[in-house]
Amino acid sequence: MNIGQAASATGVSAKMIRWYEQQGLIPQATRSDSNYRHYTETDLHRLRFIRRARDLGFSIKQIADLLALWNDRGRASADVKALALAHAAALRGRITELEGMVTSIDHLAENCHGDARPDCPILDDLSQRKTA
Amino acid sequence: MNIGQAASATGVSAKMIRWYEQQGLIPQATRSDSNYRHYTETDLHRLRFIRRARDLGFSIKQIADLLALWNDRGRASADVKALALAHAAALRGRITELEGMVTSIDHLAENCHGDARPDCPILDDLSQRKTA
DNA sequence: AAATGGGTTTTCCAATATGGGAAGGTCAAT
DNA sequence: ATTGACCTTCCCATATTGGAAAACCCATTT
Repeated sequence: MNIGQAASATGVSAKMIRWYEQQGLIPQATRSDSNYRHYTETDLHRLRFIRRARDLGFSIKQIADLLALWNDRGRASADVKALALAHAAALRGRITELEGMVTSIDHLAENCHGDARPDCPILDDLSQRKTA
Repeated sequence: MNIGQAASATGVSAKMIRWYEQQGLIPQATRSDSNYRHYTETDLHRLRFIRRARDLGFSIKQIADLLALWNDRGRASADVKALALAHAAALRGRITELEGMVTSIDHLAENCHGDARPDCPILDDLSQRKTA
């Protein structure tokens, strides 16, 4: 199976497949006589794993770790769980940050009449506010 | 005032000041005979504006728009408000995405006993789950 | 066999914003 | 004059994805 077929079978673009290979996330694909990459069901399985982990927001580095654990028959589930929970915590931190931004912006927008007049508290605030 | 002083006075690193200049966010700084960039209070004001907008998660492009509105004495506050609210909406969308990820991860982790045994629903799920 | 169209190959460039570091010029103080 | 702190430009790196160009391969159709 060529890269294009592997791409549509897994939902990972051909571009990304090459990129993951270059990053060492997947082994170097075997090549045909004409240098085309060739994929097996095992490869597809791995690609789907990567895709799902990406959907959950794991970074390339984290996915590499997860893949290593996945392939380690003797791994401790605690290791996987710790990785997953650490990631969830990081996501929560990011959410809190974004929520703070939204709150600030909403507050500013509330006080902006939003009509044709040029007076605008949003810009006034950005230009001289002391606290974030 | 040199770039280092401008940096500490505004909280924008010298590196970023040069970057913003290159991106056209701030005008090209006047230079001394020895080619050092030179900043005035007006420049600092603009840099602080940029810094605060960045704290609120606005992109370079959005900040460029905000700066244009800031400098347009006849702008309509509705334009500013629309830009701010669109950004807040985008942030909310991102938050929702991240929350979905956290929920999924937490759910997976809950079912992982997290001890020394290798059995782990997290990896099992990543390797064959159908829905995100 | 030759041509044609579509898939693949590699490589380079783009975007997000920020930091690190090298190599070399400048300034102020000793 | 030397030293140390600061400035300059340029390249690299982060993480991820897309785009484009130029060349090559394959299968199908003249």
